[in-house]
Parts: sequence; structure tokens; C-alpha cells
Amino acid sequence: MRISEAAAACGLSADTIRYYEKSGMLPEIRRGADGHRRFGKQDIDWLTLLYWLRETGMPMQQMRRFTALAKAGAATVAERREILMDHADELDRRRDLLDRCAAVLAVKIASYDDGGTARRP
Amino acid sequence: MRISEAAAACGLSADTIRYYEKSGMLPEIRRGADGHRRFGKQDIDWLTLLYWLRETGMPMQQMRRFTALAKAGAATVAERREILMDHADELDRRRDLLDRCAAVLAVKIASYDDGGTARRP
DNA sequence: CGGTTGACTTGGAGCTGCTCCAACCGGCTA
DNA sequence: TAGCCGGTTGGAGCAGCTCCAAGTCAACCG
Repeated sequence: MRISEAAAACGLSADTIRYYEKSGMLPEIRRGADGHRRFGKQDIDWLTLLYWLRETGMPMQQMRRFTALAKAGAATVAERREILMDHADELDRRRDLLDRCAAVLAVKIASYDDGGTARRP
Repeated sequence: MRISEAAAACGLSADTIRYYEKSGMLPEIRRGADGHRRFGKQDIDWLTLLYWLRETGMPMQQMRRFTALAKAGAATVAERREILMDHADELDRRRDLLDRCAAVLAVKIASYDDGGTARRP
């Protein structure tokens, strides 16, 4: 798979994929005889996981750590598991934020909706 | 209220408040005789709303627009309402993303949890 | 009265995480 | 042989902060 196909498959842009590679967030990506990157199925899986992690705000530093562990082999599974569990907790906190913001917005919108009949201090 | 108290009250940092003022995202903030900013209750309410909006990812451009409308007076209530409604929709989309990411993480964690008994292709 | 402390002021540099661009290269088609 | 396509690299630019240096002013201490 070429980089553009990989980008289409995982949801990241080609630029972002190159940037992630430069930043040590990808496993070794093979190159063809032409010097172009070639992505295998496992690479796509990895990119897709990264896509979800960044889409939900995991900092690059943590992604780098995660990648380094994965490169280091099976002995690091426990720590990788922990990183993902932590991120799952983070998602819960974010959902909470969204809910609270939704409540704030609802109040504000309602205050616009009362058509000016309410006395707003 | 001094800027540090305002920061404590609204959740933004003093630096961010100054930055927001520079960027046209605040109403006019009074100054004391010493040249320091003085925040009133309404200012704090505004900052708190901005806090929630940025915390849930509203782009500054939209915040600027929102501020400009608020400065322009009551005639712009409908458009401000619309901006908040749009943002509420955005929150729904984000919640959806979080849920989908949580599902991806759950699968990945389960694959770590199976203790290596499963055959992973 | 002078000196220190502390909260503020401004302007500007630095950081993250992309995103875009110029300049270039190799392979394929007409 | 030319033109186009899909890559390559390095580097600039952008959003949204965050931090820092240098300065000002008020208040308090001795």
C-alpha cells in the first residue's frame, strides 16, 4: 500500500503519517525500490489505533512511549495495557466535560429563548 | 476583581485571559487607576462561558464571532443562539467519537488480556 | 525614608501537533 | 521527448496557548 492509500484507510492524512514516522510514532515502514513507503496490514492497524488515540486527545509523548513499548516486544504488554486503560479513564473524564458543557449551553440557550420576558441581572 | 482572582473563578489562566482579551474575545475590561484589569461579575460569567466553549473545542474564530455579536447588542441574540446550538451538536459528535474510541480500546485491551492464548494474526 | 516583596503590566519567544508548500525524482503514457 | 502522477525531503506557517524578562506601582518593614 502507498501512503495515500494508507491515509485513506486509517483516517490520518499522508502529511500526518510522515510526521508521525519522523516523530517516532510508527514501527519501521518498509520502502519499495523507488524509495516510497509501503504499508502492510499491521501498519494500517497501527495507524488506525493512533488515529483514534489522537482523535480523542492522547498527547504525542504518550503515543511515542506506546510505540516504543510495542517495538520492545511482548514483555511490555502490561505497560501498554495500562496506557490504554489510562486513556479509557481519560475518555470518561472528557465525556463528563462534554455533558457539563452541554448543560451550560442548555441554560444559556434557554436564557436566549425566554424572549426577554425574564429579568436578567 | 484582579486577574488572578478572575482566573481562579473562571478556570482559565491569567495568561489565557490576557491572550483572549488581545484576541478580541472579551468585552471591554475596565482598568483601575494603577492600570490593572478589574473584572466584574458579568466579565466572570463571560470568561466562564468561554472556558466551557474552549474546553470542549470551540475554535477561537467562532468565539471571536460570538463576542462580536454580543458586543453588537440584543439584536444578535438569534445568531448567538445558533452558534451555541451548533456547538451543542458538535458536542454530540464528540461524545460519539469518545464512545467509538472506547470500543476500540476495549477490543485492544481484551486482546492484551487474553494472555496470549488467542492466535493473533 | 529607603528597600524589599508581590501582584500586576507589556512584548515576545517557545511549544505542540499538525498542515501546506517548494523543489525534486522516477515511472508511465502518448 | 514531454508531460503527468505519485511520491520524496526540508522547512515555513498556523492555532492556541504558555512562559519569561523587564518594568511599574502599592504596600509594608525597619
